Amino acid sequence: MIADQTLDIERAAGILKLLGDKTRLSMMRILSEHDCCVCEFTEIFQMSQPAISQHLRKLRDVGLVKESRRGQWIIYALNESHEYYPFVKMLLNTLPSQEEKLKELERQGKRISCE
Amino acid sequence: MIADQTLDIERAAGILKLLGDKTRLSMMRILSEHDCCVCEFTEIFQMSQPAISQHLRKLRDVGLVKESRRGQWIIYALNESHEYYPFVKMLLNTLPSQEEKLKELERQGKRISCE
DNA sequence: TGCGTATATAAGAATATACTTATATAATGA
DNA sequence: TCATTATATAAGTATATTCTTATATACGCA
Repeated sequence: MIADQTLDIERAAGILKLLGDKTRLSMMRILSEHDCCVCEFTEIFQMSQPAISQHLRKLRDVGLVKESRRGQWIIYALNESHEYYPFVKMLLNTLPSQEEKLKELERQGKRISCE
Repeated sequence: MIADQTLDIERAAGILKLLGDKTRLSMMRILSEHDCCVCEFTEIFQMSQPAISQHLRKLRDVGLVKESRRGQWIIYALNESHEYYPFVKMLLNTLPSQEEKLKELERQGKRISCE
């Protein structure tokens, strides 16, 4: 049996709805370049920690990102084994690099996890 | 000056939010194969006419689709000159063909506009 | 053990979204 | 001209979304 290259419309819509928020979409683009922890996102987006955690939870609930603990920090990363990962990755690749935001954190000495 | 291939994250998020609804995403996929009028969509989705019109209005407001009148009917089509059309088209191409839905309409003698 | 830091979760409020019903507009055809 | 059909728009409602604030949990370290 040959796998269908196409995606279920309803599930694809669910993914796109999640990505259709500028904070989450930026998070995903950042994660497509580097793993990150929650406190870095709060710095980058200048948003409250609960707000950031709640966005990450939504992404995690559908399996688009995964988490792992490193000491006090929870490191988030794209889940490359998600069924729709190739689709999501292709999509993220059309967006501008967010490297500058991470570089800025480094200059401020606020970079934690990602190397 | 060479055009940047990447998209503004905020605008991209706006597009993805619109596509992140299964009705609108299906509509866009259908339009990527054939132009369609409102009454065909109401048949396909078994939704009220105002509900369909309101979805189409959102897509039109950001310029993803365009309309033209043919007699009583308003024909909707993808707007191929939209700045993000290549992005949207690529995305729609990953979704399964909706040809069957239109064929079914034809069998029922409810196909109007599209050839 | 107790404190500080990082994170998650819960509850509540403001706003956005997607329908509904009612009505308006435009074209067709008798 | 009038009735019918196709479509758009407005107003209202139910639900979803995205914050906020308050609190709980987990780890590291003195």
